[in-house]
Amino acid sequence: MEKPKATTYTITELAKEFNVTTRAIRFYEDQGLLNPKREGRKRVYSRRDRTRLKLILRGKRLGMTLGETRELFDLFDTARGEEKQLRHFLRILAERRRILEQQQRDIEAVLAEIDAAAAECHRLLAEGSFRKAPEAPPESIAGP
Amino acid sequence: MEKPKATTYTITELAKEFNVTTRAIRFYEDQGLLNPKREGRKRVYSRRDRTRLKLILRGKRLGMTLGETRELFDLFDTARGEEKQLRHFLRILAERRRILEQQQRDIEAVLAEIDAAAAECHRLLAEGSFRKAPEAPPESIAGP
DNA sequence: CGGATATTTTACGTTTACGTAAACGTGATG
DNA sequence: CATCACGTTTACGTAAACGTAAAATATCCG
Repeated sequence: MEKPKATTYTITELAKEFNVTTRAIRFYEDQGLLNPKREGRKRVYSRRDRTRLKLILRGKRLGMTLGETRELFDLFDTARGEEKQLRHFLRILAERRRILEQQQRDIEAVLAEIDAAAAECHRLLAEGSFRKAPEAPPESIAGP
Repeated sequence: MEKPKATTYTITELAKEFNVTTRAIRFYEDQGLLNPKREGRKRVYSRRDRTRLKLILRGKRLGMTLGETRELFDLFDTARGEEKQLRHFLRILAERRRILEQQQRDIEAVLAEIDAAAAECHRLLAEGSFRKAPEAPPESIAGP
């Protein structure tokens, strides 16, 4: 029998690929977010582990705590079984969706402000005279 | 002469409006993000302060640190003057924009996964049989 | 006027998410 | 065989963002 070709990764491989430290990866394991197999003492990461790491980091970029990410992982693993669990999972998913949609709105708002500020910068640069103060729109950061 | 009707806020008013603690608001001041005037010892917040608070909280929802927000505030306040400052400001703005766009992509990805998970939940619930395991798509969280 | 209520300063405590050694295997390699 | 290069556990340290409690005003209200 041939061993089924299982794609695995070492900790440093993952660390390099995702540009995090091995310390961080071990920490995620400590927090119950990953659990790689072992070959002797060495950690061996599966494709699933890799995917989870990707999700952890994506969550982080969105300001999620490791605890929140873990909750989602756990629910994902255990939710199918009882109806109650499924409904609970759905509630959590809906809540997360609400947060994400709020973030979308926040991003739109910040992008608009960035654009305005950048435009003003370019105007000042083009103009060459570094003296004139911009009239501040009511809701601007540069208010009264 | 009439006093110009200056809209001001107490700390608790702001705290209630934005659903944060007064402690948090004072902390933001400590970190140089706000500086309300004083009437005696009491803090008096202007509309500008209120706007800044709003921006602080928006930044927080997007995972920005107070330090990052402060940097933007400071640049916004001081950038117009020298060309070098303006260009530096533009760099920071571009960088922030990059992060925001990455976040937009992240959000899209997570929303898609949430939708998939929710759909699966609904399918299981509709089906009524709480036993069948879902076949996991390659990049799913529920991989091998 | 005295108690309730709000505000202030000061200061120590807490959680999250790692960083930073130290001290120890272990397999490959010149 | 000694020395890397990589991996492991254990443990203490740290920055961020407040929480929480204490003690001191200040203000309002019946």
